[in-house]
Amino acid sequence: MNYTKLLKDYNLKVTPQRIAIVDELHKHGHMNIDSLYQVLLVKFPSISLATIYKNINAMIEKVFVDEVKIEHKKSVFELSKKDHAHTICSSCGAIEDMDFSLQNLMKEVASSSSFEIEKTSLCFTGICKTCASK
Amino acid sequence: MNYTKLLKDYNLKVTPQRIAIVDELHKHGHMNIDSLYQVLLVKFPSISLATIYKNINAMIEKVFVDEVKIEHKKSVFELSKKDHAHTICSSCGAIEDMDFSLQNLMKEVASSSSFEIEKTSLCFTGICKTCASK
DNA sequence: TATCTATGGATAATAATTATCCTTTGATAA
DNA sequence: TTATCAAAGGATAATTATTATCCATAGATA
Repeated sequence: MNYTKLLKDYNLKVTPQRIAIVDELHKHGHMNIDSLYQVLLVKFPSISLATIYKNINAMIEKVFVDEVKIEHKKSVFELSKKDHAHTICSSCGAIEDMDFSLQNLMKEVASSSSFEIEKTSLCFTGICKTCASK
Repeated sequence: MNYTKLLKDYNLKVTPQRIAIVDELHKHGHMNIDSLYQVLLVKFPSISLATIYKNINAMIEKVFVDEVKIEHKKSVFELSKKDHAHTICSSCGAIEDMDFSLQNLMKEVASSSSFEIEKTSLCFTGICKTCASK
């Protein structure tokens, strides 16, 4: 994936820090502020937490990063992607994407209610495969 | 509704403050910490914010109050109730319950995935009826 | 390559939540 | 009904999380 182009497309100046943020999000899928900070410190020993916050917020603003709010934990962030739900393991904390057609769900609601949906968020909390088999 | 019995059933000591918290949640449906604090100040001019936090957390622990996390806003709390989704108006901020059978959704997922669901959270963000007609 | 603006980093300020301490109040049983 | 004890309330400090400010620097553009 070409992160430079991605950033330019969204009118964000291309900086090494931003490329790294997008890169890490892409590699790890879901990260909170602290874990992002930890991995970025490796490449940029003097990076500031404020830089992480500022950039994540800018990317959310430009709608190519999404925040996933989680109970009892800090939010995680992910590159915006197609329609999907999240599973959160209450045992090990793992967060995964789950293919799920929210489109059907949204159509169903649209036809039976007067609420105009712009965005849907669906989260399942429970026990992941790995933890279940232990 | 008998709040005294409710509190006792959940092994929480019955205090006037707790009864009032449950009462307000029941009346308003969804409230954040600040709005709870404001209404409780009327009955208890010396109530402390810490009391609100402590009690809400205790009630969440006992699983008869649920937290609803909302983008760009403080969480709201509600008395635990049956299966439902939430609609959040991005224009006026109103939060409403929406009847929605999460059971079917959960069965569907259970049969097609290896994730053992304990809890589902479904939120629709968009424009409510009232705002749409303006 | 010069210029200009936005970004990064350091740090202070603010907001949100939790912990601590002591007094008071429910719950329980004599 | 009262004595006892643990738990709750209130005040406040401490902690955590997030945002704002300031200045030097690095991208983007012509």
